[in-house]
Amino acid sequence: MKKLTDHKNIEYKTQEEILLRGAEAVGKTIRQIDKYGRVDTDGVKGGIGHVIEESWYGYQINSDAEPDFPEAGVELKVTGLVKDKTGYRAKERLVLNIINYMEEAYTTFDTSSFWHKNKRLMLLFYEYMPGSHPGDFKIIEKLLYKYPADDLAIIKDDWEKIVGKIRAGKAHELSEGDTLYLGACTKGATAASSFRKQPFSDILAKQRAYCLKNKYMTYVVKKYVFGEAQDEKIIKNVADLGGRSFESFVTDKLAAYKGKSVEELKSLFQINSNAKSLGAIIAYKILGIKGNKAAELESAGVMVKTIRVRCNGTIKESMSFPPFKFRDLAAESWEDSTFGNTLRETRFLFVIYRYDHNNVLRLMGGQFWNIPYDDLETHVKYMWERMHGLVSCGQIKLTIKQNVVYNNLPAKTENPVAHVRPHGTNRMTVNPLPDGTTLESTSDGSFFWPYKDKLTTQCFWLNSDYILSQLDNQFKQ
DNA sequence: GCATGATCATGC
DNA sequence: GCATGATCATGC
Repeated sequence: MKKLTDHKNIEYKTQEEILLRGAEAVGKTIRQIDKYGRVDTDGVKGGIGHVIEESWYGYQINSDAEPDFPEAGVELKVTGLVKDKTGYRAKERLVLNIINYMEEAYTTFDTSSFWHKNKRLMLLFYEYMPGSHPGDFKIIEKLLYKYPADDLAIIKDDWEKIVGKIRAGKAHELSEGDTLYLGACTKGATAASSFRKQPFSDILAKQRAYCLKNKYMTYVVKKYVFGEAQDEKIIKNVADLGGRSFESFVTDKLAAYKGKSVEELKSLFQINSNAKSLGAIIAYKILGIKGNKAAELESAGVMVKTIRVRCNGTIKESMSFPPFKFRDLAAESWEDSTFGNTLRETRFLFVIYRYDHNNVLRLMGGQFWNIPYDDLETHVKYMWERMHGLVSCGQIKLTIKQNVVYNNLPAKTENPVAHVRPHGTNRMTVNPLPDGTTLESTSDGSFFWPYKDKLTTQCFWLNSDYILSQLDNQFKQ
């Protein structure tokens, strides 16, 4: 490890000086800032950050445990924003320091490497332009960031969860979806060198770094940089938590209405809707939210999913995800796939209802969940690769019997975790197949598929019996 | 009851 | 009319 004396950033001792210098960078392109021609030679990820460190704040690139400005206790981060129809959002998660499993297990939050290095962040945002050279990216905003108390409560929960897994000898099972705001994301290639030792297991664990998850960064940007209005909060005041974690607070609230029928809950909260999302609407009302969005769940990217358990204890319906376009899917690889990343990064809030013996649907409670690492990287990956193969110069076959169009896409019976099924307004909601993929159909004459290069829009599903296996015992019996 | 194809209800 | 979240319908 380099010594502190290797730092040359002694010019900026206070938060004010650091922020002032950052503000002067706003409006400049990376190439204008770059004194050493790094942006045109490096071309590597992180190159933009290096340019700012060297050429703008004038210190050597380092991998110290100390924050970049030790005297002010500030860490510098340069990160990308992208513009979409709702304004600017974070392009990526903000990757922080690598987690040394061997050491972090023995720290507390206050003595952790995360807190020591990332207590305060000097954020410089450039606008990412697809297809443009990084040298042409422009710094458009700055923010000296201190975590607000309510966010910090969740970040502490997250940290405890991450370190709890290390202490349980399960660092190899860490996943970004384990947590809400602060994540443990993989860092480095899949090479053997990116695996590390952990203190309470002989299993080597993937190298991971702390990160502020993408949705949380987007929330920070929208709220603190652009001053956009935020959704209603579940926790109006940190004291409301009463020492509980945010997740416990939420599941306790839902559990308080355990056994109430949907009809009772509708009248209790004066809900008129019969929408298919009624189960979720009720959950938001129980959590004290007037609309259908809660700030904490949005900024954590939590997906709220309703589950109905039958009175015999099984689940009828599998869980659907947004439809995909065949051409988009063909262009992806598993590691950067939309579905894989969704499951990798997302924490879910299951709202569980169950039919009683009189066929009355009653609330059972809530459960936070994310997919276990092995289920994702073995079973889901296998299913995804098969679907990917079909749209990458594969052969799709349709068999039409009695006006029903059967296909050869990954079926529920093939895989214990996930499958592919249609998802659209009807079967004529189609989207085009990539060139090279063939589509054949045979028919008994009841119906003829009218396209050679289009197929009913599909989505990925998590199997109903798999979801059941993931529920807490209290919901299974 | 399960597997799979097909479609609904709402909000924008 | 579509995106989203969810549920229906049918044959075996």
